[in-house]
Formats: sequence, C-alpha cells, structure tokens
Amino acid sequence: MLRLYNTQTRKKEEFQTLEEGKVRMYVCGPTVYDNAHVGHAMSALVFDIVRRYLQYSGYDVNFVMNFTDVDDKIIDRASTKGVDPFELAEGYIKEYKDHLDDLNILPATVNPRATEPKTMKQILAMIEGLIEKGYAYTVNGDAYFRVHKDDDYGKLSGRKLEDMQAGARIAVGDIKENPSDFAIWKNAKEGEPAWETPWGNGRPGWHIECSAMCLHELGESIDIHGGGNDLIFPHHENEIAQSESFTEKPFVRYWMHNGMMQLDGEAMSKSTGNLVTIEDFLADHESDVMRMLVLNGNYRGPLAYTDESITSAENGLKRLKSGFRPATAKAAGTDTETLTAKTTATRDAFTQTMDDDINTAGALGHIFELVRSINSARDAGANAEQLRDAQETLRELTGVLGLELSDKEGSGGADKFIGLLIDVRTEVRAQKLWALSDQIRDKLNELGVNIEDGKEGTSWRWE
RNA sequence: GGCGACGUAGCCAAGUUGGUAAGGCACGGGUCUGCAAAACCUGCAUCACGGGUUCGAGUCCCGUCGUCGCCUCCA
Repeated sequence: MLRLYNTQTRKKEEFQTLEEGKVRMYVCGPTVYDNAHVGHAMSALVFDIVRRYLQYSGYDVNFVMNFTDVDDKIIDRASTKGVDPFELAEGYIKEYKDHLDDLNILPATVNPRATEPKTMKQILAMIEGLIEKGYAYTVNGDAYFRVHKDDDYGKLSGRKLEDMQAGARIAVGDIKENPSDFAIWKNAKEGEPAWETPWGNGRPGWHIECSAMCLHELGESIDIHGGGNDLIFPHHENEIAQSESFTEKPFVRYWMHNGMMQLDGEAMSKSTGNLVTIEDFLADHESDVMRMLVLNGNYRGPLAYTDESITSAENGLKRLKSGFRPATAKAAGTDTETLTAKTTATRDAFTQTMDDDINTAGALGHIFELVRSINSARDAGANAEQLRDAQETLRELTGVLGLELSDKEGSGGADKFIGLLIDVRTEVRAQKLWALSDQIRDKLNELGVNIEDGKEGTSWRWE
C-alpha cells in the first residue's frame, strides 16, 4: 500500500485515487525565460520517479506538466534581447524538452501552455466565474482575487491572513482592495502580448493559468499536484483558492513538493545567478549521474550539489553496472539458492520501501545488496543461466527508478582495434615484458578503456 | 518577526506502529593478480546537546544550539 507525504496535512497518507486504477497528476513546469538549471532537473526527476513508480504499481497515470510561456520576465527578457516573446519562449521550451529527453524523463501525457487557445478560454471562463461569485474584481483592466472572501485561504502553507498582513507590501498607489489580493489578470502595456477580455486586454496572472490548465486537462479534482517547495506559497496556495472558489470542489488530494538543490549551501536561483545549467552538467556527465544524485537522497529534503556528491554518484553507478557483467567464460555453475532468495527478497523490499513515500535511498540500498549477491555468485562460478533471473530483476528495478545503466561505447569501429591491442598485449605478457604491457594498459586507460587481467584471460570495457 | 523542514560515521544517507544502527562514496586489512584494476571477504557510528516518559528511544515529549526553505519572481 503506497503512502505519500501530503504537504497539506504534513503527514504520510495512504494513497487512494479518485478513480480506480487511474492517477491524475499535475506538475508545475518552468517559466521559460532562460536556460534550465540542475534544480529544475531535480524537480523533473523527482516527479518522473514518482510517475514511474505509480505506473510500476499498476496505475494508469495521466501526467500533465505545463509550460508558463507568457509572463513579466519573458516579456522583459524578450524586450532586452530585442526578440519576440513567443519565439523566446518557444526556443526555451524546445530546449527544455530536449533536456528532459536527455535525462531519460518520460514525456508528459500532455504539455499544455498558458497561451494556447484552449487554456486561454479556460482562464477567461474562470475569471468571469470568480467575478460573478464575488471572489474577484477588476480595476483598471487588471483582475484580482479577493483573498478575504476565501475562508480557508492559507490551508496549504499553514499561514494565517492576519500574520501575513504585517509583512505584506503595500506599493505606493496600490489599486488593490487589500494588499493580500493577487492578480489573476494583468492589463497589457503598449506592445505587450495581449488577449481580449470584457474588462481590458492583457495576459493571465501566473497562478490562474496553472489552475486553468489543471482544470482543463484533468478535471475539477485531481490526485497529485507537484512542484518545488518554493511554490507552496504563494503559488499553490493561490491555485487552491482560485480553483476551489470556482469549482466548489476539493482541488487536490495529495500535494507533493520536492526540496531545493543547494549549490554552495544555497538554493539555486536564476535571479542570483547561483546555478549550474542542465546543459553544462550533461556536457560533463552522463544523465544517470543526475538521477543517482536525486535517488540517493530524500526528495523532500535539500540536495547538495558538490564535486564530492557527483563523484560518489558516478562511482555508485559503476558499482550498479558491475552487477550486469556476464558470467565468467568457464563458469562451472554453483549453488544459487542464496542468490535466488536474495532476488525475491530484494523485489519485495524494493516495493515495500518505495511504498513508504517513494523512499528511493532505501530502495537503492536493497538494490546494492542484490548487486553484491550477483557479483558474489559470479565469483563463485555461477553460469549465465543461474545469474539471469537476478540480473533481470536488477534491470527491472533500476529501470523503475529510471536508471539506464547502459554500457559506454567507443566511437566508430574502435572496438576491433582495441581487441587487437589486447591480443598483442597478451603475447607481450606471455613473454613477461611487464613494462610494455603496463604501458599499453595505462595508455588505453587514458583513452577510457579499462583492462582487467583475470584467470580466464583479459577483459576490457569502456569507462 | 511569522510559517515550515531538518541535524545519524570523513562525505551522502536509510531507519513502518520505540526493543540495542541499511546502503553508497572515501579509507584500512585480506583473497585474487607479475603488478594493478575490478570483484569478493573484512574493519570503521550509540544517532547535535540537555532533560523527561519507558523495563527499554535515533524513533515519543520539553528545552537549547545550529543549518536550510518560504513569507517578493523562483523547480
């Protein structure tokens, strides 16, 4: 039985879907005004893992991740660069999707955008409905949500309206009825992207578009809504306020929030420039490394991005891959009762651990134990057939976590030539010309080829 | 100031309803090897601190110190 930590109740709760066997899941995607950084990757990976595990558990998952493709920052950035805001957004969306693909993140069922006609229509319908019910009002072409009208405002973040009043800013000449009220529609200035409405031409506020896309794609009530924990307030709080005031139905059953990735002890942030882009990361590391980093921690807690944690993740991956090495050439077979038992135990433990709020670090621990059992059995002489079930299980479980664990490959037809070098080196070793054979080994190693001299001859692989 | 999360070995980190601490990285010893690498075997913590509840607490309660996030755009 899967249990998930619900931000709203601050407790782990049994997971029950609205509709038998089906999960409606919405994750807040990025505002596309700049290159994405590894913090975005962390969030995307966390929810990809959740999604994969739900599917593994037998659920049919309708996974929606949006793109915010119109907002103040996009407009500012486009104006600074002298380009069209829509083209700017389009470019970053394409880049982001490529990154997700590179990171082996399953594509969303649908990626709605704020500016799509279907979304805009929904947004307008919501704003009109909210105005009609008295939850919103218009001023000078803007529309604001009347926070005081919503009795349970603050239930997600645990804030009280009175407490927030003290810190809320009241801009000079603020036209809002109350400082806490937030914009659901912004009047467009000259030359800015705008859509036509009865109260003025403009663009949607940040919060309303998510509510609208969620409603349009998944319905009035959904099972899981996810995002970074920096979105809890005000973004998700406001989404709840708008959605529930409009539909009068409970908006989300389980709120899931991932922790922030830390660089130099601080959260990465576009505004402070404290970040590493996904592009830079992938230029130096294979995508599994990023995923491993995430899997080794708790999705809700902060994740340190350091040279040491990256190295640790890389070495851990090598170890996982070692489990897939084939049986030795002259494997005579051995008693595999222990391995069989370990395989079954690992499968059970994996599910049980993941069921406890997607405990990936714990699940990884079980997988590593299976790896050791496989390697141990291989060393003891287990043949390919005897290793098969355990290795298939290893492949399956690491696959649920989204790890690819693929062998590295050399370029072109290099393998043949390396094979030739190995043969030559074998001759050299037979003649006990150690200095020369070591030189060949070292030089190949520098080229990324790892050589191992074993009992049954020399083997090699790309690393 | 308000709300929240957290503090387990050198580092990352797990720890369902309390019963004497998974796993990974790094490090030491050993097997194997011409040497090495890999793999395997093996060694390495009493859980921030101080109280309390209990037969018994990392695991519940109170306090202290510390770290981080949010309260303005942010995954």
